[in-house]
Amino acid sequence: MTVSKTAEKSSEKPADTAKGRKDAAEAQVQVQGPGPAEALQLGELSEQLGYVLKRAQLKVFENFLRCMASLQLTPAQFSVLLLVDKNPGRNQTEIASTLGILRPNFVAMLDNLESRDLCARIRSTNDRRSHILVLTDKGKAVLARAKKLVATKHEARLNELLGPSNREALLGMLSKIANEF
Amino acid sequence: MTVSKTAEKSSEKPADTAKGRKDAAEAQVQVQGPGPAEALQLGELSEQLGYVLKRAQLKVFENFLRCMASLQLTPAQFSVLLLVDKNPGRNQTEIASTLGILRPNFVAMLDNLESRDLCARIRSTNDRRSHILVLTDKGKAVLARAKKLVATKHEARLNELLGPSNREALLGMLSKIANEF
DNA sequence: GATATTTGATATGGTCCATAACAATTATCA
DNA sequence: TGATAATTGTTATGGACCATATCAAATATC
Repeated sequence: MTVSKTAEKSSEKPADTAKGRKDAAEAQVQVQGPGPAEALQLGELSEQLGYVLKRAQLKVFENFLRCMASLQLTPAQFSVLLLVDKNPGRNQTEIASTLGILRPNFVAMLDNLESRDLCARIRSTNDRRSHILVLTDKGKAVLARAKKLVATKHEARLNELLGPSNREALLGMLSKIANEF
Repeated sequence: MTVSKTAEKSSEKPADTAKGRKDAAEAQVQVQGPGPAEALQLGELSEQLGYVLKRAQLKVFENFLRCMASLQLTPAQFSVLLLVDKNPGRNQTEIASTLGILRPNFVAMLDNLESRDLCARIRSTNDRRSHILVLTDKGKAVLARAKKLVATKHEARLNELLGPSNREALLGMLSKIANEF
């Protein structure tokens, strides 16, 4: 489905700014079109769930990043902090796998969070191979602020756009797809 | 939010296969947990729209690829074929930008489709800088087969899972997010 | 106690996304 | 008209994310 995340800087295109088709002598090929903007026809594309799903996901992530700009947290990082906080005493493999992150890719991510003093790896005494993950005090504080930002800026915007009951319904359907598809 | 696309090969994890905690002498730290699987607590994560949205999107794309395996079409490629078919006479910039693809990244994509004889670049006579995009006969045939596969295997599965009216509602809400968020 | 498994880690390659820059062509306008 | 600016497709390049193989240390298994 494509759909990049270009941050929508300008206006997505100059849009051909009505310059007339050459002169105006061959009014034959373009019997219909007057010539102004001419947006493309999406056709069946706007009915393709995958296409719309991807576009929506990009918009949501984009908004999430804006809301979290002050804390410098990506969606993935936020999910790690949330999960570590709710599941104390778990190791890297457990946290990573429930988030769908492969262990090798989780290493750099933790290096980042640890370097910012948001979480820490603690060598387990039971199994000295594994690292128990915990949030630092700063990590807990940042998570608390992040939750507030998400609730008041991010999710609130969605309630405003869809209404609370629709938002619930949307979440339910997406969960169903995520779990049973 | 994370959520990789590991194709769900095995079962996401061996899950700790109930081996008993060491011996069974320190039934004190683990007063509650008997010891079997112990799935992690998702907590607020399952209420985060971004998280659920991303997981659902990955599942949908994954299923799309399976349905299209015989045609070897990715979601992005399918969207290009659809858009070129519905909008004859458009150039690369126009097609790419409406799909959210940056022009530089669209080149390799077109090289691929053209090498498979699914579409062709035609030097425009009006503006010799631009390439008009068209589907070849093979491209049209493949697109037709792709549409059938999507309708009968992919989207049908969603109707089965959500019901037609819910599917419509879902699409509407996602469109709203994609366009107005 | 020998062998297999698990954990965190490194190296590596692939894909996708984003920016800068360029040649050819066209538009602008002094 | 002719100099300058803008546009189109393209290449090169770097970053982010994803996936696999492999390793040493530690543990489990038999």
